[in-house]
Amino acid sequence: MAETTSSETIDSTTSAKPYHHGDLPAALRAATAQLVSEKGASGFSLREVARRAGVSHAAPAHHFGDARGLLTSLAAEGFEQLSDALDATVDAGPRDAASRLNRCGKAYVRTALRYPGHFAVIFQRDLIDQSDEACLTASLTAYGHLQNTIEVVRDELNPELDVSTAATLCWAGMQGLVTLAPKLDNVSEETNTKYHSLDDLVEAFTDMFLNGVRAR
Amino acid sequence: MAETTSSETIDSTTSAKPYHHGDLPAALRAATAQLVSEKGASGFSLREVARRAGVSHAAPAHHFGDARGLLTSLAAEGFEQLSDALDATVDAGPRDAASRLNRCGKAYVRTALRYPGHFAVIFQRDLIDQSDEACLTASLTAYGHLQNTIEVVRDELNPELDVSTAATLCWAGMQGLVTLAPKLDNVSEETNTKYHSLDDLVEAFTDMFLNGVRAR
DNA sequence: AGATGACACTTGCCACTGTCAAGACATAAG
DNA sequence: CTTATGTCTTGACAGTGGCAAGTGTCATCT
Repeated sequence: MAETTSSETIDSTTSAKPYHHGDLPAALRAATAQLVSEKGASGFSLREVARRAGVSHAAPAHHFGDARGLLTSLAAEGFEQLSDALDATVDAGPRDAASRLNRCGKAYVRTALRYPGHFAVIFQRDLIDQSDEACLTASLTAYGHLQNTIEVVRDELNPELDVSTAATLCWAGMQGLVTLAPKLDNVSEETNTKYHSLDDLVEAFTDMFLNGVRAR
Repeated sequence: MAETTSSETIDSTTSAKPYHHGDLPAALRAATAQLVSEKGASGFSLREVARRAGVSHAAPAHHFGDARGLLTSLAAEGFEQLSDALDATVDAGPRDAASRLNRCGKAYVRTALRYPGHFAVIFQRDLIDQSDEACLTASLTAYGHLQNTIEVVRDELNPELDVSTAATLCWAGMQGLVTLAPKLDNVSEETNTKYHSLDDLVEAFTDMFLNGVRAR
């Protein structure tokens, strides 16, 4: 459900190709993602984005209203990418709860690392419009995929499991790891403790999680 | 170790009271924390902070160099507040692992909610200077307190436990919950699922964590 | 006491930013 | 060809961060 990337705008059936630029909204999102991944959300600038897309400084406003509108659209795209990645894990290996959850976790951090510009923005309440329909539904869809996996965990390991709580904890764990990851590199150097790869930490988390929720 | 708040600057022995303003750096941090908690990190403005502190727009630069310097100092203060809060949990109740970890978690989210301006900044790599000594050591001190608690968990529940990994997972879980919290309110409304208080989620997390790391 | 110097701030400036209003321009419809 | 609509440009404005230079204030030395 995330086919708004710039590479797919040639499709002649669905995309009624706009007037001047091929697909300026997508190009602006791409430029924004690039810029934010380079300089962080604070280094973002509407004019710089316009410059990179080769349009005038006020062009973005026509499609997104203001800076918040553009970043909100980027966040929605981020949730869609996450959604797609989580969805793809379902049939990508063994169906048992442990394997599925593990694939979900890996998919989460991998998506976050692959789209740093998007993930630098999705949970920043002050940057995006919370009431935006597209962003909200995209996030709920992604959450739904995670919830489905947790339901498998419930069915297999503990019928008493509160799925919504468990799913929230799981999401929090993944997002927390992604948030802490850059800091960890720093700390590892400083304390000479062994470096933990993000994938290893995800594995440790899902193992702990599965043991933790298992009926005893 | 976090006595740099504006209320404690009357101490005549330690603080060699500066010339004009009582303690401008602290006042600027306070104004920044206030402003960021109101409008988010993106609404922060060096000039607005200066205005609120009643000084000229270039005054902050003299103490903090640039905007990043001020935010870095705020982050350091945030880590110190977290550090103090975690440290205070040690003797605040039963010494068993479960109680201690639970208190740690509660202290984490409570500190985050109490100092939203600080916590909106501490893990934003693009906003703060990663190489800053004060900020780095403050974060390591806070991490140390958490690690101590995890060592108790190890001693009590599982001698094989990898403390540094477990501590990281725990920190990630707490920070993830804090990050997701505002979003959860939103989602709860939308999906009509029951609302989870942050404290309940912390409790659920620590329970799961303890079960998950327990030797079997 | 007066001079010297270090520190704490202010003032003024520049390039840059987001947003708004108005205009230009290309395409589609009649 | 005319009209209309949606896309983008141009120009302007207030606000921003950072720099350079100036002003004021206090501490110390002779």
